[in-house]
Amino acid sequence: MGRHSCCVKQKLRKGLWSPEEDEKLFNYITRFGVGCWSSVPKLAGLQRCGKSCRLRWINYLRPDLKRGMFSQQEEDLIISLHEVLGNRWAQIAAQLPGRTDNEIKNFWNSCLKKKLLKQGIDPTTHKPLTEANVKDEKKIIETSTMQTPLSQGPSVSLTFPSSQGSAFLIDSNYYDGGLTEASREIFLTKPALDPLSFYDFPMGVAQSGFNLPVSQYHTGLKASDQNLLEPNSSYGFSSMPSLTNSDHGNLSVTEFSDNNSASKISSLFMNDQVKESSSNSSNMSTIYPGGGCHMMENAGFSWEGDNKFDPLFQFQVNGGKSEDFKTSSWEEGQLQTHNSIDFTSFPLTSLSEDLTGANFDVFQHI
DNA sequence: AAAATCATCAACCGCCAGATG
DNA sequence: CCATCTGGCGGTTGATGATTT
Repeated sequence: MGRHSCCVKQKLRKGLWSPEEDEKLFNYITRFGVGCWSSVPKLAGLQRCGKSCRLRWINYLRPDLKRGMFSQQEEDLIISLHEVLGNRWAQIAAQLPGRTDNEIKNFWNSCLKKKLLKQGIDPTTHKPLTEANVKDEKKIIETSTMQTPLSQGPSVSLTFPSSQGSAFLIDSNYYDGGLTEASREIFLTKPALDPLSFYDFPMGVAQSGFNLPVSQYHTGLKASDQNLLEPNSSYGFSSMPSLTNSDHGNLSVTEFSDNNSASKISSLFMNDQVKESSSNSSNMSTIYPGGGCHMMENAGFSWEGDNKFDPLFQFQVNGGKSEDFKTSSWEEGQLQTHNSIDFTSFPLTSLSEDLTGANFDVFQHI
């Protein structure tokens, strides 16, 4: 099988996404939600295939993504889950709030695998390496550049406190590679993609609305930089509490900047409910160093300031550089929602209040 | 300082399964 | 049923920046 037909028919762009493309896709999805990916490029004015758009959204643009280094808990969880699930990255990602399968897969291949090998644990079987294996793996370990060997602990054992399995209790015993049979069963019988199963809807929202924690996230940063982006950091991720469909008119602020083609994007969703209920989040209209932006009615971009602190800002909108939206999809009458977003169609993975809650800190420092 | 090597990760590729006509 | 389309997934690649030689 060759490339998807959608990619063959037209000459479509490949490679890294430009900030402009990100802007288009982000604006489109935040306005109309995810429907048919194959039609997204056309409607959003992109020269990409639907698959590419989907991937970009899921792995990068999605507002609920958490960025930055994996915490020790996450790391332990991944190892434990991998023992049970193997390379089912999507299922593993479903247990880690704000993390994508791609991200976890990369983390595993570039880091965790080596750590386990260094511990003498076969990353495939999660059992101690046999003599023969040790011989084979020794070379890998020797060539590994991991500076700090994984300590004997802590690692995790998992328990499932509720029938929904909506949370994990993580004990910090050393990693023995073991899960209970019951735990195993739950993982193995859990649907591969259950994006909402770990999401706790507030009362009354589950039916008609949708909570959308929103992250401010950055890329193009190396691990050392990403300390700045840890949830509790002053520059860390931010999340927004409830956003209901009925309030989507009061959306949104987004920022895109480019760092050698690796875009940085911050996004912010807001509604009256948020303004009233979250004092921590009530003064969030400006969140970027060097470039002020303000809340807009009916979504879209708004920029102020000269971005002098970030020369990489390239999504200058000039009071709304979204001409594409005006001339393409909006007017075609193919779309029903203009002021509302179908957040229910956001391919959110699991979201945990525990982890995202800390993200509110950012707003206190702005 | 330059070249070589390594690590990271965004994005693509190919396959599969389910939906649809 | 069969063919086609589409979304989703895991494996892999290639670009880039960092580090080492």
